Amino acid sequence: MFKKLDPLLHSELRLAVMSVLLGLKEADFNYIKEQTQATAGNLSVQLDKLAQAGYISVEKGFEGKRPKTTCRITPAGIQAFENYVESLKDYIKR
Amino acid sequence: MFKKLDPLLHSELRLAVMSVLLGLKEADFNYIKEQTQATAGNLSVQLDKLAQAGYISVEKGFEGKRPKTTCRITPAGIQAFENYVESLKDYIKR
DNA sequence: TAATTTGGTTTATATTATAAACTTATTTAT
DNA sequence: ATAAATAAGTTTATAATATAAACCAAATTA
Repeated sequence: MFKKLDPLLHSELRLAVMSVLLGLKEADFNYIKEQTQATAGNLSVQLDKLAQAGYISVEKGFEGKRPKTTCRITPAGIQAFENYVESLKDYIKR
Repeated sequence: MFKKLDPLLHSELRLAVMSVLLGLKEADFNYIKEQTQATAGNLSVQLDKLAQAGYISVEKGFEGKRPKTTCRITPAGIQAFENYVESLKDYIKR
């Protein structure tokens, strides 16, 4: 009846992160932070979890002398997101 | 950008409960338990939270000699559910 | 009358989410 | 030159949540 919701995606911030990344080829830490209105600490933790799950890739580099963290959604991430949305329909369809 | 998701509804079990109740005039504890595949303890706790929030009403009565808990969604609950679904669209629309 | 079932509630634990505090390096101002 | 402020995150501590296990009372069945 009700499909299980992927707990990694059923989180307000992580879902917002995935939503931001879906629309884009890549996005850096601060852009995601602005779009999601997250605190840096919270975002850092949640990006780690998404990366651990293989839903995003995180690349740490530099822009000039400043560190720059760039994130991309992976094919597995896209698939997981689609599954999540599909599962959600059980809950919200009328 | 991303609307805040009502934390009372952004919970797998509570959302499933609301989803069940939306389709029905009323439902008793065990029916909801079956539909959602929840344990009794978990369901009891989550029904309390929904009732505290005024999203459902819970009526404890008897059927014959056996206790029977009947739940109904309230107008506030319907409104909250609709708001939640509307907010979700920010996150899942492509 | 002892064991089992029904219909739950309460309590304890594990997991999560989140913010606050901290770190390291870079600019900017004095 | 050096002190203060800013940038870009990470780590750690705390609060909130979800969940199952343990429990309880009444009714039914063996």
